[in-house]
Amino acid sequence: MKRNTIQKHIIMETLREMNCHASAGMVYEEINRQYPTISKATVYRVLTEAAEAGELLRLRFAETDDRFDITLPPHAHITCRCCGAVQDVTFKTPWNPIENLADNAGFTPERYHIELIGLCPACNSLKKAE
Amino acid sequence: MKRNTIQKHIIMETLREMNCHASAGMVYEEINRQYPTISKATVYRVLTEAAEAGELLRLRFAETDDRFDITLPPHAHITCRCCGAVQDVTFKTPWNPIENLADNAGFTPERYHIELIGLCPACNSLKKAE
DNA sequence: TCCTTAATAAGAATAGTTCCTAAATAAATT
DNA sequence: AATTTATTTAGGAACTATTCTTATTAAGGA
Repeated sequence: MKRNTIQKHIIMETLREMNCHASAGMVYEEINRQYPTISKATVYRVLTEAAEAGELLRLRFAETDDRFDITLPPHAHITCRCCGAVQDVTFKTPWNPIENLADNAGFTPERYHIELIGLCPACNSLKKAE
Repeated sequence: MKRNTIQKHIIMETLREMNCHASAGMVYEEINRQYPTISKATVYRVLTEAAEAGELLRLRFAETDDRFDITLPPHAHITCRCCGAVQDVTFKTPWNPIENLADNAGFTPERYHIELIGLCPACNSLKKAE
């Protein structure tokens, strides 16, 4: 049976407080400040299991580590190619690539991810300063 | 000055013969059979440099390792969540997420990647067999 | 052919993540 | 409340993909 442990509670609360798009490593570092006895393996395992149980979303980005997200409905993201920052983005007209497939190469599509890559405001101004 | 080495020639030819979407590790393994003296570091470095020089495309997928692709124009892909196979896909109506952005969260978009995730035909039939 | 310098082979190092095992602990049972 | 049991944990080892280091090799111009 599934158990409610203090560790899991702290991990989920920390992810919530960090307000999204955190990687397992980021969550671990944040937790480690306040609760140095919670192990890295526990953070990775709890986040992975919660994602498998559908309690949160595991986002696998191209330019950076896996991120965990408590906002469940699928949404598009933009990542900074420089610092790895992640933000949600929305479109003027919604578009579903699965419904628009002309050729699926024999694959069975299940989900999709639209990812934009660019520069975040901070990295953008750093680049201008160079 | 840039030099033309046998190693680079073999690496690029192997990638071409493998007919796309190979990871650096896959290219290394393929080369290692015929030319066991070519080192792993050389394969990784040559592919990375060729991508930086625009000679090929480095695709960074969510569900699998980085892949290198000699087909240059941007195109959408579908990856198998089970075995990591990659295929190109096309859409009935083309759609550019950058032009359709309603909110860019302060980011400067540069490029995008549309990725579908699902099952390849082989993994699909394996699943049915279970 | 000789010389300069970039590219190489081999393996060590790194980073992010997962695995392993004894010990701790939560829930169920008494 | 005490006992039982099965899951979860901490801590570190192990693993994997990739990059770095350094002595050696070889490309291409003179």
